[in-house]
Amino acid sequence: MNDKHLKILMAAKDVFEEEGYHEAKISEIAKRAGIGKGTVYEYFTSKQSLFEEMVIFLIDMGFDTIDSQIKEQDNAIDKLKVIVEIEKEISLNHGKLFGLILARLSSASETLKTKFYDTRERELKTIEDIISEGVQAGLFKDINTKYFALIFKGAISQAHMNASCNVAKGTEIKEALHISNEIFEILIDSIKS
Amino acid sequence: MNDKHLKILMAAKDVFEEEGYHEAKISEIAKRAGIGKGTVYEYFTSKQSLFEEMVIFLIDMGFDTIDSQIKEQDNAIDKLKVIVEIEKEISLNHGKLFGLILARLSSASETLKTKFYDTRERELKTIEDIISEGVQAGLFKDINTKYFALIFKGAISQAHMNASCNVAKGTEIKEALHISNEIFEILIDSIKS
Amino acid sequence: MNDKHLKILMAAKDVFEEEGYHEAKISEIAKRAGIGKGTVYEYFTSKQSLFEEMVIFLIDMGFDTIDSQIKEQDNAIDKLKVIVEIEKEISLNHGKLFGLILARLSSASETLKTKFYDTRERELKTIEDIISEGVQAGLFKDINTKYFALIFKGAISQAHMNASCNVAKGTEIKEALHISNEIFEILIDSIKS
Amino acid sequence: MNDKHLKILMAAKDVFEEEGYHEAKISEIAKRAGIGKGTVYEYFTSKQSLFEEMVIFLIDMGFDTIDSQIKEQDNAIDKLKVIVEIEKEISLNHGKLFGLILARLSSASETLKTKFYDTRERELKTIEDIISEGVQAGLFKDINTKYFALIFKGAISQAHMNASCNVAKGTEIKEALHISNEIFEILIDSIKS
DNA sequence: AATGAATGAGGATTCATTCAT
DNA sequence: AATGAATGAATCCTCATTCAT
Repeated sequence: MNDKHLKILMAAKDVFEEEGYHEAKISEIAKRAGIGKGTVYEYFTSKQSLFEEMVIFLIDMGFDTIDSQIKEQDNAIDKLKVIVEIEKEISLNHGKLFGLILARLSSASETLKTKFYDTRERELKTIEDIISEGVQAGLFKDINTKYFALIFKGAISQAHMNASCNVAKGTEIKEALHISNEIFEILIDSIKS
Repeated sequence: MNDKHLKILMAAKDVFEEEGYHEAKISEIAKRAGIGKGTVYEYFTSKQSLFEEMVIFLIDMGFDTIDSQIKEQDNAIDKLKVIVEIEKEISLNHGKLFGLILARLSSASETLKTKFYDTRERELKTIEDIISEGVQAGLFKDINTKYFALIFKGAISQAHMNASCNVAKGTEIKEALHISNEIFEILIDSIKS
Repeated sequence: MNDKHLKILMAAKDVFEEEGYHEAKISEIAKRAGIGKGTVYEYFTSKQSLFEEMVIFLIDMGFDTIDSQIKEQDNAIDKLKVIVEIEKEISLNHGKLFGLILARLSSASETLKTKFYDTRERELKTIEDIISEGVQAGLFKDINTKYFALIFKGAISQAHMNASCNVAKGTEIKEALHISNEIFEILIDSIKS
Repeated sequence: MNDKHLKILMAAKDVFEEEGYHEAKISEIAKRAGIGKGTVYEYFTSKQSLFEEMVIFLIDMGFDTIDSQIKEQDNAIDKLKVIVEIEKEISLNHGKLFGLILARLSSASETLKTKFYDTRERELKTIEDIISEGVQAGLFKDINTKYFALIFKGAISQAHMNASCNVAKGTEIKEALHISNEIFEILIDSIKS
């Protein structure tokens, strides 16, 4: 993956996110990447494949970020907090992109579909592992980690979606994000031993 | 709203859902509605407005369904169960449409955006009210109803998204839905007085 | 085949003939047919299919012309003369189109290929039948009609190609066409009984 | 004309023949010639000029072949037979290329047009000279050599086109080529003294 | 009111050609 | 001399929308 390949992916992410799939023009992506229209096709076979490679790139980049930031924390609660913060950033800033991917999944390649579904599982598994770690460390009660991971992820996502809707409505964002923190506290408290 | 108007809306819902926004052709919508292509424009000014009116129609229809089914139940737990079931149906069968709406929201009219955001709030409020009702009835502990409503909705949504991803992956759906029920039990148990 | 369908076919013939396949623009064909670009696609599914239908149309039209003009003659020699005249017109005015069809045959549909090959056979058969008629009428010697038809067609085609090359070279065309007549005389004389 | 120049011409011939003019890609020609795409432009100024030089090369090569093979025969009939065999090979294996050249002639340079028309004349002249030689040697009757050359060439071309159409149709090729031989016999018999 | 034939704006894609290395 | 990465002109085709009937 050389420099130009990466430039196109980043430009594609911006344009797809701002415009949507059909509204995103290859010429605009090229312009933002600082290259000629034809050059995009030297690196990607089609608009569809550019979209899919971009999604995969973002997913992988997302995991790298999560993995590296989690490693920097040494207890389960702080690790979960890291995940919450990353999810918050994604939800607030890239909610539209998420909807776009969801909407286009049915016309995507099997590779992307699988990647997307596996990603959800892997995210849940990461949370579950952290919780198990907390249980083993005596930090948390001996709960069903799988179910709690699911509840945790759902509640946090919901809180962030709430926040991002409020942002869109122009409501005070601070309060919305405050709720996200409250929810986190409540959930953690409910499993603390 | 006469008969033909409704027919077009229903056909539009099917086609947008199956195909996505740009892939949905006005001619196909007209064909499914059993009318001529030009007639669509007698009832809707443009594709965009047809899409928006369809979304609003679905939202309103959804609330009517929820409201009427809730009224048939007489205790909070059964009412919450009704909501879970309806959400389950939407998540499993109309996940793509949800993504589509989410992805197109930024280019939608302020009316639709507001409607969409208000809808989320109203859904949460409905849940919150049921929980308050349960608290008042002595069924539930005296919890923060707003926060619990959010956790409840998030956890249930997550469980259903899990199920719908499993459906897509071809995994056994029964188990996935079983999880949805388990989550429901856990959440209710955690607030039962 | 309504009026607009025909107009497009005629315009397509002119433009393909003048420009070649790739150099012929759909927009130019539409303009010459006096319609909008999009309208072409209401009548033909693609440029390729327009080309093929045009070829088939020309072939069928050619046969109708030959058949009707032959019927007007009552002896074999005059009938052959009619064929020579029609071939002359085609060769001089539509030689490029013939080359174009030949060159594009390998990427054409099986339907067109078959049509093209059958057409050659049918042309030879028509000539052969006229010769047979002449033999039966005692006008011609009892020759191998199949072989003579082939020699006749080849010689005449060659004479006309000669003429059309001379036209292109700017040489006096009269002399070239004179040769066509001479060849006709020689061939007929060689089989007269 | 060095080695690389020749390699490109040969590769161009193959690709133009297989694909047609526009479908032939410079990159494919370069690949087949075993060189880089840019190198083609060191030897030829454009695709069009490569095409034209290729045609001229083929024509000249064709004449060299005919001339040298004719010289190996010492009587008129064998010499004509040589021409028939070469034409047969060209017609069966390179008919598409001939159509391609014909179709593109109108957009070709004057040089190529002239070359092409002169070639036809020269071919006829070669045949005429052989027939004259046969007449002088007492082998043939004292016929109009010019006209007979034209009939001869036309009849043989037609027979081969017949054969090549039959090949395309999947019909037995042996019989088709048999006809070519029969025609040759008939023509020669008709002028033998 | 209902229709669908006609339209043309708009964009993905291709590939001959250039030119820095 | 040889290369191939980069370019953008050029065009087929789609489909939302219009409007005469």
